[in-house]
Amino acid sequence: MTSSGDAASAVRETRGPRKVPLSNPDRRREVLDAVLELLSEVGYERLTMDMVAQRARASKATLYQRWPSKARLAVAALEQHRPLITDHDTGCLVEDLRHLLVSWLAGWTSLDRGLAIALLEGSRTDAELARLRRERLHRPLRQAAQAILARARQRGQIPDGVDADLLVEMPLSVVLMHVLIEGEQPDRALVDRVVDRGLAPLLGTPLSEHGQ
Amino acid sequence: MTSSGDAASAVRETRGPRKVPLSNPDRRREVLDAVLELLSEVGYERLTMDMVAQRARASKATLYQRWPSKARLAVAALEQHRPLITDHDTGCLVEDLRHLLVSWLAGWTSLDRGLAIALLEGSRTDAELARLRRERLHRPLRQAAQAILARARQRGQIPDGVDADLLVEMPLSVVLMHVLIEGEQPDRALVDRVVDRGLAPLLGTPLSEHGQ
Amino acid sequence: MTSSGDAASAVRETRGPRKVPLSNPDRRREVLDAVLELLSEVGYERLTMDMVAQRARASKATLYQRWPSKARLAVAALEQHRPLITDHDTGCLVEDLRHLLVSWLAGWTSLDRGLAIALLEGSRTDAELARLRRERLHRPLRQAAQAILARARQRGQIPDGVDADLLVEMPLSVVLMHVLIEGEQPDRALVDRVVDRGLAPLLGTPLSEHGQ
Amino acid sequence: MTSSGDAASAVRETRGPRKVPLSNPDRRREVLDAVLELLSEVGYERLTMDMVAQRARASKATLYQRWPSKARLAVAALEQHRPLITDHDTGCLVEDLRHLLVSWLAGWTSLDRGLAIALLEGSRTDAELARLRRERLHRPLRQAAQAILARARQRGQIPDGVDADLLVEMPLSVVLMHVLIEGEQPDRALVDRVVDRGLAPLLGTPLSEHGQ
DNA sequence: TATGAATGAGCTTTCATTCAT
DNA sequence: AATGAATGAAAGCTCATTCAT
Repeated sequence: MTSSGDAASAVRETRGPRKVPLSNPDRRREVLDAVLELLSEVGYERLTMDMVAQRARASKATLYQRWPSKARLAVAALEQHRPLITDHDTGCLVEDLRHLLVSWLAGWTSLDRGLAIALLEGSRTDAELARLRRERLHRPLRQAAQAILARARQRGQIPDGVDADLLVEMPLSVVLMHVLIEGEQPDRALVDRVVDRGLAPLLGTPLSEHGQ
Repeated sequence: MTSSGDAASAVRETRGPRKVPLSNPDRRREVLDAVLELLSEVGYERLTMDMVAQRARASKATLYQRWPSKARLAVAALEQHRPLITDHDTGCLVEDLRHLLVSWLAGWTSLDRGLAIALLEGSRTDAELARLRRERLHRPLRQAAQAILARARQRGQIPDGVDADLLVEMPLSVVLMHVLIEGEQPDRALVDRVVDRGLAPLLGTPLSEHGQ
Repeated sequence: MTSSGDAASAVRETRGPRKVPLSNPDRRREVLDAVLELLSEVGYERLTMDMVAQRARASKATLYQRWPSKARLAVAALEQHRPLITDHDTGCLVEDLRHLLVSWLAGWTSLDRGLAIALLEGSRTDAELARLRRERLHRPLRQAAQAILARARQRGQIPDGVDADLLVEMPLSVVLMHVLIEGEQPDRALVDRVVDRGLAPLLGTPLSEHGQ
Repeated sequence: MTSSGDAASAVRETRGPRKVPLSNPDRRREVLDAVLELLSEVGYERLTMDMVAQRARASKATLYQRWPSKARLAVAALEQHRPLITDHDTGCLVEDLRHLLVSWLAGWTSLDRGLAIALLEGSRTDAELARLRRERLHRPLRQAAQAILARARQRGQIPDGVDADLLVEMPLSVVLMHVLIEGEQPDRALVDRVVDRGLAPLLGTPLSEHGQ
C-alpha cells in the first residue's frame, strides 16, 4: 500500500526537475549513481556540478543542500559504492586466491576503471578522496587476503622464504594493471591465467593436484 | 647579434621572458620540460596554460604558436620523455629481472607518478595520449623483458607450466601498484623484497642462496 | 499527541524549531528582534533569509508566510524598533540639550550603528525603507528638539542671529558622525565634550560655570 | 592639438567590447569611472562584476586580470577619486571655515552620496575599504582644518573653553548629515546657513564684522 | 499553519584561446 | 616570431523564493 515500494516505477522519466526529496533514500541513490556514472565517464576534475544536476535531474542548489562541495558529493557517491569481497575456504591456497580474485572482479562493473582513475586523480588534491581511495581499493581486499593467508600458513602451504603478502599482491596487481592501464575488461580468463600459469606452477607441483 | 639578446642573456636567466625562439630546439625542450614538471605536479586537468607560460617564461601566445592546444602540448611533452631501460645479462633470470626493475625504477623520478596518473587521466579523452601511454609505459619495458625471458628460456630457467610473461608482469605490477596507488616512492628495497621474497623463492633455484 | 512533541517541549527551548505560530505577537517580536540583530551585524544586503530562519528558529517558508519578501521583513523589523527620546525641562538650554543627547544615545545600542547603515543602504532601493529612515531617525528627535528650543526661545536663551535648529543639529550631527563614520561607540563623554567645549562656551552664559 | 584632448571624442560609442588595453591610463580611468558610477548608484554589495563589465564594455576576465577581486576593484576606483580640498587664508576664522566647506562641497558630485554610503557599507566587511574610508573621508579635510585652526589660534580667535576641533566638526557634520541622511544636494546656501546663522553668531559679535 | 526541501537565476572567479602590436 | 592583454564560456557555489507535506 505504501508508495515506497512502487516509487521507482512511478518515477516519471519525463525531463525537467524531479522534485523528489533527497531525504528519500531511493532518490539519493539515484543521484549518487549519476555521480558514479559521470566520475567513471569523465573523471573527477572534469566532473561538473552542472553535469550531475542535469543527469540526476536535480538543481545544483539541491545538490549543495545535501552535500557541501563537489568533493564531498564525490566522496558520498564512492562511499556508497562498496564492492563486496567474499572469502571461501577451499582448503587450498591457490584455489582460495582464485576465488578471491574472481569475487573481486565480479564486483567490478564497467564503471570501475573510470572510478579507480578518478580516485587516483582526485586524491592528489583532496585528502578525503585520498582516504577513501585507501579504504575503497585496499582495505576490503586486504582483509580477505589476510584470512586466506592465515589459513594457508596453518596448513603449511607457504613456501619457505616467501613473503606471503606478495602471494596476493602479485596476482592482484597483475589483474589491476590490466584493467587500469590496458583498459581491459577483466574476466575469468585473466584470473585463470595468472593463477594457473603464474602462481600455481611457482608454488610447486604438490599444488597442481589441488587438494593435497 | 641583437643587443637585447647579447647584453642581458647571461644575466637574466632567472626572471622575465626568455625571448628565445621556439625554433631553437633547446628552447623547445626547456618548455616541454616545464610541462612535464607541471603535469607531474598537478596532473593534466589542473595544468593551466598560464602555469606553463610562467614556468617556461614564455607567453601563452607563443606556446599556441607552436602547439595548437593544451592537449597537443601535453602530448609533445610526454613524447619527449623517454625513460631509458637497460638490459644486463647476468646469466641468471632472477638477477636479470632485478636489474630490469632497478633500471626501470631509476628512470622513475618523483615526477613520474604524477605523469603516470596524468597519462591515465588524460588518455581517457585524448586518443593521442592513449597511444603515448601505451608506448611510454609499456613498449620499452616489454622489449627488455622479452630479451631477458628469451635468454632464460634458452638456459631452461623457466619452470614448466609457467607463463614467462607473468614472471615480468608480476613483479612489475607490484612495484607499479605501490607507486601508483599507495603513492610510495619506489626504491631498491621494494624491488629486492619482490625479487628475493617473491620471485626467487618461487622460482626455486636461487632460493638457496638467499632464504637459507 | 506524539510523545516527541510533549516530552521534549520544555527541554529544547534552545535548539530546533520553535513551532510557535507567528499569529502569536510575542513570537512575532522574537523573529523581528532576530532580524534587527542581524541587520545590525551584517547590514541589509548581506542579511540572508537563512540567517534569519536560523537565528529565529523558524523555517524560511514560515517567514514568507507572514512577510512577503526580505525587504518587507526588514521593514517590519525596523518598524518595531522605536527608540524612546525623553525631554526633561531643566530650565537651561544647554542642559536640556545635554539631556536630549544623552537620552538619544541611551537608545543607541551597538546594534544601531549597523541599523543606521543598513537603513541608509537599503533605503536607496526601497522606498518603504526610505520612509522609515526618516521617521525612525528623525521625527522623534526633531519633536523633542522643537520643545526644547521653544522653551529656550521663551527664556530668551537663543542669541541673536542664531538659527535655533542648528543648536540641535550641530551637536547631534557631531555625535552621529562619530558613530556612523568613525565607528565609535557613542558615550556620555562624547556628549559632554560637544556640550561643554562646543555649545556651552559658544552660547556664552553657561560658559562661566564650566570654562573658568 | 595633442591626441589626449581628442582621445575621448575618438572613442567609439558603438556597443561591444572596446579592446582597448587597460594598460592605457585613459582606458583604465574609464573603467574605474564606471565603477564609481555604479558604486554610487547601487552600493558596494549590489555592485556586480557583470555590471562593471557591461558599463565599461570590458569582459569580466579583463577586469580580473588587472584587479584581483571585486573589493580591490572598488578600492582602486575610490583611490582614484580623491576630492581636492583647498585652504585659503582670509585672516578670519569664520571665513576660512566657509571657504573650507565650500571647497569641500565643490568636490562632491552626485556620485558622492552613493560612494560615501557604499564606503560605509563595504567597510564593514572589507578592511581595505575601511582604511580607504578613513583616508578618503577624513584625512584631507582634517589636514586643511588643522591649518585653519592653527592660524585662528595664533590670532586669538578661538574663544576660551572651546575645543577648536569642534569648530570644524560641527558645521562639517551638519552638512554631511544633510547630504548623507537627508539625501540633499549640498549647496552654498546650506553652508552659508550653518556659517552665518550657526557658527558666526555663536563665535560672538566681533566676528560679525569679519575683519577683526 | 509550520516546515523541510527544491529550485532558477545569479555571483565571483578561472581558463583555454585569440587578437593587436 | 614573441608578447601583453582581451575575451567567451564555463565552474563552483549562494540566495530569495516556492512547493509539497
